[in-house]
Amino acid sequence: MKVTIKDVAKEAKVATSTVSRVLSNSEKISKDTKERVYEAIKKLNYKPNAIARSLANNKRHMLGVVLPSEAQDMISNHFFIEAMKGMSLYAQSMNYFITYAFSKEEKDEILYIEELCNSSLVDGICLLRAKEKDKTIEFLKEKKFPFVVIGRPEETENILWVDNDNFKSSFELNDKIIKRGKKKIVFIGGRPHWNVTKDRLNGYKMAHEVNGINFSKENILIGEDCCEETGYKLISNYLKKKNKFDAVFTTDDVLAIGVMKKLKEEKVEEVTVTGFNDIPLATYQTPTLSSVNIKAQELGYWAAKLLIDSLEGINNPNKHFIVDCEFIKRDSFY
Amino acid sequence: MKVTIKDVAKEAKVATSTVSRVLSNSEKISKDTKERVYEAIKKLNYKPNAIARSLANNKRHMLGVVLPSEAQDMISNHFFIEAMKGMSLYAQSMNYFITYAFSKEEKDEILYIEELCNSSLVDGICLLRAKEKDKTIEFLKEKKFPFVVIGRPEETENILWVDNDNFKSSFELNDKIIKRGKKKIVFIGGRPHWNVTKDRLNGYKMAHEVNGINFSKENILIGEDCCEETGYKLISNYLKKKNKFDAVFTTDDVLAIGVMKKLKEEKVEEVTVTGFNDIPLATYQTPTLSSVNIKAQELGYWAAKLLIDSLEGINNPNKHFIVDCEFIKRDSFY
DNA sequence: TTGTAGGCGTTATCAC
DNA sequence: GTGATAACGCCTACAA
Repeated sequence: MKVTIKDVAKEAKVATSTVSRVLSNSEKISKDTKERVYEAIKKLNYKPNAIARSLANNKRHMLGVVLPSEAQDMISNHFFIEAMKGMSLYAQSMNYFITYAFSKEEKDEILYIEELCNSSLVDGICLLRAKEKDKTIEFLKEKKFPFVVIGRPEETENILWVDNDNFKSSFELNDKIIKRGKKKIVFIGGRPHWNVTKDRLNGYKMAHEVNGINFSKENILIGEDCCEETGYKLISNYLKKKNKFDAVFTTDDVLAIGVMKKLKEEKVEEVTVTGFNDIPLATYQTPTLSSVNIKAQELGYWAAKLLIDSLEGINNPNKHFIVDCEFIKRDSFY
Repeated sequence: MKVTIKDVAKEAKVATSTVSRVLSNSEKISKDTKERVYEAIKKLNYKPNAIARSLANNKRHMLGVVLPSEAQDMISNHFFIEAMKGMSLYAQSMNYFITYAFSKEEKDEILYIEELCNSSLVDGICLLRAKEKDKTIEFLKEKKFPFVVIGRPEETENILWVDNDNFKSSFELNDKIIKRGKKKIVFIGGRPHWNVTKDRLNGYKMAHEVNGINFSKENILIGEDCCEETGYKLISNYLKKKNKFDAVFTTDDVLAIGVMKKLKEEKVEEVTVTGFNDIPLATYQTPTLSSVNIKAQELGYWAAKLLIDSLEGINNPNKHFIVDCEFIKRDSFY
């Protein structure tokens, strides 16, 4: 038989409300009864029922995450699991739980989120990436359901989000490459419409400006996606032009890997190549690939923090948080 | 204001119990009222409250997973996310949710599971790997809390589990290697005390027996773990003996990668190398690494199925399920 | 400081 | 078939 608050009350010879107050650490309670109640709790091994509690106080203490299953590649796997770990870390510290689900298609995603909100199973939702014209954001906004986004959304007004400073990290890395004496950096990116790509391109440009170096549009190559083949093709085309270059800055490790493959094939040596995301694969390249670690775990941690804190009425000065990246220098940084 | 079952009842001019019956698709209900109720539901846009439902019928419709955060390497990341995806797949189809958490240490893990059970937030728990003398299994067993294990546990009596048939897949692969004409296969494994390793070793031995080939203990190398360095070292030592061999069967892709690294360094060519797990890295090796895909997603799917079905009283003939592996032949299969 | 009682939104058990 | 009504386990006015 389950032991309930009533049993505890009986055992401690108090009312259920008293037990409840002890549990919630209410002020108005005498030391004496407090002790008696605690004793009873211990003796009966009483554990509060989270469900009943939720129903009574209209708080779930639970967050929902929806993982897009569309891109189940190395990078997203790595990113997702790290972000989820970060979220779990903060959630646990605040006694929150997290429920997750993979969506098969985008349509599923909204359906699932709808269900999550409607069934009132969760207090808030965490979106694992912002797309342009994100329908889920629209939906949650309109519904006034609490949520946080990992990745800066198009409209940031009044919504919680966390992200890296992609402009800054790109700027700093390009600056570093230039300061190392490289004269010509090729920019290779994917997904032209994503904020990430734009921001990193701007960082590239700014680093050139600040260092008083010209760059030509010829050196800026942007493909449609971030797969290995895209990197391979982009650099292949570039090589045909026989332009000189001594560094390749890519916006993604997988692009970088494609680039390195081609460079190796063509025996182009001692060219600095850098990527983003610092996927496990990076250390397995020859030369080992230098990359910018975007700190996925911290992104997750802060996403959960922003959301939970706002649910709990804890005042965070900001509606967003920027997680610093870390450049991991490896052998490909000539 | 939230719309509840009462509002629907009022709107449809029936009792709440009737609405409830309609919702749960009860038999005894006239078409007429059913329609009226559905209309009211639609009109008011009523969504049942999952929490209240849980409280009333003592069912959570929620599973819990605990991820060990100890080993956050490529393999586990890949395995975990795939398994979680599989679980999510079946859970969604049965209208179950899944809550997860990472444990920092083993101690945490039990604490977290305890909390999960006690707070009666979940109906069952899914353990993502079986260790020897697993304390969490002991705990759950004693508590009679429903759970399923991915990975055959030590004591299988009366507990739900899913796993690959490691003996069989090892046997089949070794048989394949032998049939291909290889005369001497080196066995390289890690974690000597794990069932997986033992089973795969037995498969290796059996394949030799069946094909009437002798194998010497000299060719069976087992290290303490499954890291790249271990594979590298084991094969290095073996090479010193100048024994002839034409294939290396490893119990783990990462071991295999270590082996291939050494073989490349020593310019040992055309030796068949195989691994297990089929991690993303496998396709990035040169030559691309042949590997046994253990179907992590299916493992997760069946784990969820076994657990949920048993919770729902759906009769599965078996208390366990074996997921077939798939050998992925790549260039390293000379 | 503590107790009483009503409510959270359902489902389940009775009657009818 | 359908309707009252009592759980489910906890919280929280309000009263004492």
